[in-house]
Amino acid sequence: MRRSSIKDIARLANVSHSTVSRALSGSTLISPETVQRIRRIAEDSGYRPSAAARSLVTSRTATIGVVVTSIADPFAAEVVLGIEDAANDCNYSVILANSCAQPEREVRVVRAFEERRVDGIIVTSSRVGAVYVEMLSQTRVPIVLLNNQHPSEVMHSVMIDNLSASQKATRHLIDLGHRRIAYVGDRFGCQSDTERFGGYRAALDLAYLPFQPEYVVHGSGNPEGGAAAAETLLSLPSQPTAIFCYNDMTALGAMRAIAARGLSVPSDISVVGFDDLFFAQYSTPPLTTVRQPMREMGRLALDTLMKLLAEDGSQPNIKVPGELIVRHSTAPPKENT
Amino acid sequence: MRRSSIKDIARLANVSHSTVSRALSGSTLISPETVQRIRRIAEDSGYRPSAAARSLVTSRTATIGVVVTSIADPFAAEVVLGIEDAANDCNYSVILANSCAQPEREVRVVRAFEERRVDGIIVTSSRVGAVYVEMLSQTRVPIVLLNNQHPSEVMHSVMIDNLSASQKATRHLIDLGHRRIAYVGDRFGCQSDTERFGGYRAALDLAYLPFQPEYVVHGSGNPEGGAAAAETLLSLPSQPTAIFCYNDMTALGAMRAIAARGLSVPSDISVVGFDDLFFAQYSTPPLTTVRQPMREMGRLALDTLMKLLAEDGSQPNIKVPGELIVRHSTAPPKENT
DNA sequence: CTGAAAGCGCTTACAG
DNA sequence: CTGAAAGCGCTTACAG
Repeated sequence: MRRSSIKDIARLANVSHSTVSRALSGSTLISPETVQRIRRIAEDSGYRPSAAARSLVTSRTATIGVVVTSIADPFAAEVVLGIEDAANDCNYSVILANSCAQPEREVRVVRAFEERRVDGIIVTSSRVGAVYVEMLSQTRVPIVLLNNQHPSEVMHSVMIDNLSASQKATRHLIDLGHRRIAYVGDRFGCQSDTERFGGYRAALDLAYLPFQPEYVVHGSGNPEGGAAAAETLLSLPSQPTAIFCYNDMTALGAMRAIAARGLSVPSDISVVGFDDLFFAQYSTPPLTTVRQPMREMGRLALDTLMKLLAEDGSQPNIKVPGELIVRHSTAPPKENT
Repeated sequence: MRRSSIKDIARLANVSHSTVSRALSGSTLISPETVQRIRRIAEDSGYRPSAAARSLVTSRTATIGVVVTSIADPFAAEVVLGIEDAANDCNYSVILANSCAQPEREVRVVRAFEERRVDGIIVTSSRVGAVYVEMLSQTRVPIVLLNNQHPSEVMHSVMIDNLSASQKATRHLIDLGHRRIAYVGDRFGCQSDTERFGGYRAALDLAYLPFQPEYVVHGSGNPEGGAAAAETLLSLPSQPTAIFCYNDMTALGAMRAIAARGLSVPSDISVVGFDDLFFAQYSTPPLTTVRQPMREMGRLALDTLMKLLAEDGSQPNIKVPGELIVRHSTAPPKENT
């Protein structure tokens, strides 16, 4: 059974298909009664305009492409929820693609986006670099990068304010009385790691605390990396009394490693994360962390895209503040340390 | 700058656009040399066929619509990853929509899917009922339900085998020596809850253990509900020594409530979850649970859809077995209880 | 206010 | 093997 087209409605209403088109799109040219009548008929026959046919002539698809490394990453999922939510408000649809950090797959994604003529693209926390962004930009559609690791001057972006958020988190530990504070970063070379490290250092400097290179270890953004990094720190002759982690996943691994050593968080060692993923409040102990407003950032990315599509001169780079959430993984250091 | 069309390529290659179309689609009618030449030109000029134009004539879009309640739900995210992964293999794109369990939004989603002429639809763990499924079925495209709460006879589905998985989980507790085993369900009226409860009862019956209604409490699928339910159970004159929970979220809340009472898991009370979400291995203690192969189920749902599209008579209802993952939240009951 | 016509970018019988 | 023609379902100047 074929879906009914504008012509079927035209026949039913005894008008031309042009009139139907106008009536349905709310043109003021058509007499109100005719509009009413046509709308009724269209409604009754369950008519749905073909997006494909429309976009063929308007050359807009009301579709945006969203690339994430993996939607199973809770950060990405929250962001995508925000994006889709906002897109829904503007009657846009989102085509979701996982790059899985595989170059071949990324190429296919771009191709698919091009063939589907998406009106814009949002890339979330891509770890792949300038090459990919370059490739995306060849689609000639507006692109918004969200927490991208390789910001490009030409691209628009929404990013968490890593520096000030990390500084706040480190400052929290300093205020509690910690002096030996470690930083467990992500893999080398990713910008947000550099920035978060920068905030950590800035807080240390402002408190006139010495920077000790042995207190800076690199993880890999996941619990395993965090655990390994924490073990390195715990083997130090002079253990840190607090660890600021690149993200919650890292912190989770660090807490596990600490517990495995028979030490306790926060009485022996304080731990701070970054992101405020869902499980942060359910870890043992509940994790003190920096909250990224993930959904709002997703919304913001979509709004930026919409402004770009409306040729509205929009701010090219938006920085979003993080919020320190103090839970129970941080406490003053022990007296005798 | 307009994207180049098939006509542009035709001009460049000195052939008709029909020939370009055939060459690009791999028609055997065209001479190999011509195909080569045209492909080269198309490649060089970065030509991308318009999916919209193509689907207008073929009346297929190579697009599937996926509805989830919320992509921020880790279960849905894993499933969607599996779906998109499999879709990518067949050159299909997925349009993602969050229903947010809001009826108005669901209506809009169906509408969007209809206008975009998706070739098929996958609905994941919808809590909304028969009405919605009915509405979806009016799109006249194949639909696959994944862990849907209101299975419809006419629909195809992939579901976890709730009954046998729950029976296995309960049996595990019985084998450990537990006799007073509670079940914390989801809200009333959802099918998977009924089935999981069924598995629990079946295991009890098989072991000749008495069924005690006061040991069955309802949560709401999230930690808050699990915590409240656990508190109810802990206030019972004769506390259960083990709790089987509808899902991991519920178990998380239950464990928190148990800890809040100063009791310990598993030495005082054993807890079992369902799903094996990421955090299950990172809870304290790591959670014994039933693993649902979420990604594989997503893949399976897409494969089922593809078979349906190929008019291949496919099995209408697929049941996937769950796997019991024993971690550290279960142990034999205390001697003296 | 309404209609006839052209055209968006493809695919695919129909001829040759 | 290749081309001219029709048509998919819309929108939108152009006439009236």
